[in-house]
Amino acid sequence: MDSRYIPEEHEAAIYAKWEAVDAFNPDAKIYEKNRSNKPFCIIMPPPNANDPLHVGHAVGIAIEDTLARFSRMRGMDTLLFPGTDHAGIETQFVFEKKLQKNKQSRFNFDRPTLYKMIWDYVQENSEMANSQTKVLGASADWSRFRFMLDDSVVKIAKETFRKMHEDKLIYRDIQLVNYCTKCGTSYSELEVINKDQITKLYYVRYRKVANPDEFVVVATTRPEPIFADTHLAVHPNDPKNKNLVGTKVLNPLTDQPMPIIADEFVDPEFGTGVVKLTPAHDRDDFAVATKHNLPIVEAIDRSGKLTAVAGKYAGLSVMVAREQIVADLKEKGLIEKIDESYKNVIKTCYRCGRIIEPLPLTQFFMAVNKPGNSLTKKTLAALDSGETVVYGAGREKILRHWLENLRDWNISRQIAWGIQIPVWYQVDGHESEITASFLDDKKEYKSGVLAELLKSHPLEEITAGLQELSADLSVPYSIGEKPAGNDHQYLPETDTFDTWFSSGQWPISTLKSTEPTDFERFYPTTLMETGYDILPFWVMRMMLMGIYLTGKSPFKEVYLHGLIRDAQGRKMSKSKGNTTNPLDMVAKYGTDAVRMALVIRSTAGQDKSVGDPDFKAMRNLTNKIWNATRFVLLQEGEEETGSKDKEAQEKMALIITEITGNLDTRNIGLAADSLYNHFWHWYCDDCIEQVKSGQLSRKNAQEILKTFLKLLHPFMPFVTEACWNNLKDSSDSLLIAESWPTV
RNA sequence: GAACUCGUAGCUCAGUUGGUUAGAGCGCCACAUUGACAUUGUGGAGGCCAGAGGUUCAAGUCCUCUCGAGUUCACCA
Repeated sequence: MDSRYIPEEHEAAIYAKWEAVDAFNPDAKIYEKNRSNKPFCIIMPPPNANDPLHVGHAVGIAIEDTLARFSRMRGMDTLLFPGTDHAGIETQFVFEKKLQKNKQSRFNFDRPTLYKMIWDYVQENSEMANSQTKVLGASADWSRFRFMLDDSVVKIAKETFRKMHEDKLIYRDIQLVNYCTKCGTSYSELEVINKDQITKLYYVRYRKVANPDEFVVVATTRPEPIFADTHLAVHPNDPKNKNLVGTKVLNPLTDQPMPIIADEFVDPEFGTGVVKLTPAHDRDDFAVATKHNLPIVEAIDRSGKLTAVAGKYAGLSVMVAREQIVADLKEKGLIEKIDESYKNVIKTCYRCGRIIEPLPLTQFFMAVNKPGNSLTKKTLAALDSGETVVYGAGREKILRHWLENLRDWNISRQIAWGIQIPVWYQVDGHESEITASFLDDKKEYKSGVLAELLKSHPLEEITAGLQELSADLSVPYSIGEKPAGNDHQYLPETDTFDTWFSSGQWPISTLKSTEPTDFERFYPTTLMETGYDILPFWVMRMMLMGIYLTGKSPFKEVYLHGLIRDAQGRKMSKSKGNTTNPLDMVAKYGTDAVRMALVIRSTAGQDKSVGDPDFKAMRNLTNKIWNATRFVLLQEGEEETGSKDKEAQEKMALIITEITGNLDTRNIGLAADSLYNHFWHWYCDDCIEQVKSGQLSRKNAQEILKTFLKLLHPFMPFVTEACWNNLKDSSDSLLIAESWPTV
């Protein structure tokens, strides 16, 4: 043995050796002797197929693999299930940037072509995440690997949609959705970030019809859609304003009469106690309009510009229009005052940071709190009963808070890269209720109402080049494959599922699409390990959908790891330039050191700082393990008993109990810390010295070392396997398949 | 505005159901070492565990309050 442990001389070869004996497969031959027939399954969070792994993935993999190896050694049928995600919006966004460089955009391509292009692009890098996962030592069963857009997975997602639709848990409706005009898609409430801002509050005068010299004053932050407003509202019991109810004012831009109605949603204390109603662009107003059956006039379109109803302002972007409209109102003397420092909250896009525009769109929604079949209530019940327990520094309460306040989930996205919603709209008889955009056979972009488009283009041409389709709520549709065997004509839905709709089914769509018995054997899975930042996005959705589909929560435990911060405790970010690339650290210090550095003294749900000294310290530990092994091997022929043997064995028994207990209770960071201390400061500092002085027998020292290698193996799989290779009794013995020490 | 988390050695953090002199890494000081390992060893300095009250035989650990830091949600015209 060399006097130093050199990771790159061992790691790849050891991983290959494990793969050669199928060691990551729960049914591998090497486990035949040591099996409890108890399942242990972790579905690994699928990284984006075309992105390199970052340090967050590395912690996750370290924790997942540690628990998997621990369970495997205890004789459980252990399945660590790998996969990758298509990451719809993120991936399409990156791809569109690439198109931009070539002066192209997604509007230059019909959907199948665009989809194919992104597919190919994703394939270019798709092996990277997998090979990096292997470098990090994950004992994942690659024979079961699944990609989110594999046919088998897509099929299950579509079937879930059909089933939920049948159960009325998915419905089509027109609602105000969060729309990002830059990204060109709607989002769920989770993708929206509220930001404080200082803005102007305009006090606008509306002339009374009865007496045009008198005004009703309305405070608003958004004067630009005024021309589309048809009503004002006051609180029915507001003594100051209730006598206005039933009277009319003139729209300051269009001079059309506007009735004043009463509704309790109005806060008499705010502004003047009178509000204008803009149903198409404000959630409260939309609700009031629905209740009072008021017209919903769209003033802003999906590109963020004012619509044709804006007259001379049509085509202006919101902010430009606002300035002009305010200027015009001022000129007419219809601005009473402007509060320049009004504090309010603006909704912004989580991805591009632009202001989110609430727009009325007809989309698919998941009812999460349907009376009599409430998915959120069932999920809360699973938490109450302990069917699923959460490790993560109080974050179960955050999950509960989400579940208690969750609104119906908008699952439609206006992007191409994803699973197309399996819906077909009946065209014939509804030509005027459908608008479409497409590339004609000369690759020219056309859009409009279908009835008009059909005058110059056959339906086949539109179908072939279809980009986007929007059907009114009144258009009948069918779900599944394109309907055949009738005389109707159909066009497909062009929206795709929210990425999280398919990843929300991941524990099921993985296990149901591999070995026939996998689902029965491994569902519910044992543990879900992921960062706390995607608790509502992913963990919550997996629980909602898993409970819907199977009646059981998809995992018994949730382990949430914290963010990895830099050595000074700052958040890592590319702009700060303080990111740590885990693969660079592996190249420098070896996989075992990186894994241990990320895990040691970590606590579920708590952020952790890691810097170069930490990796270095753990690299030193790998070397220490290596050299302790070397020492023991150099002691051949020493006496077989020592006065301290019994004491050492007793101490070792305590250590086994302690480490096993820590891992059982998922105190992984603590287990790693104590192992470090026991190994270094007891075994190396004391025991080895006792061997030198003859108080501890060589034989005993070797047994204790072997036990330490077993205990350390889940954390540091490579160096321990390499040392085991030098100490083992039989030639085909692998540490990965050894039994966990018991007392 | 609400919820959650945190405040322990110079720095970054552990301390599992309350239980002997509060730990680790890095840093600092002194010394040692040609034989497992300098990616080392021995010894040392450095902590009224944010503050105040309370429960208890016993509190870094449980409860209340105060102060400070961070995160998330909500804040409507």
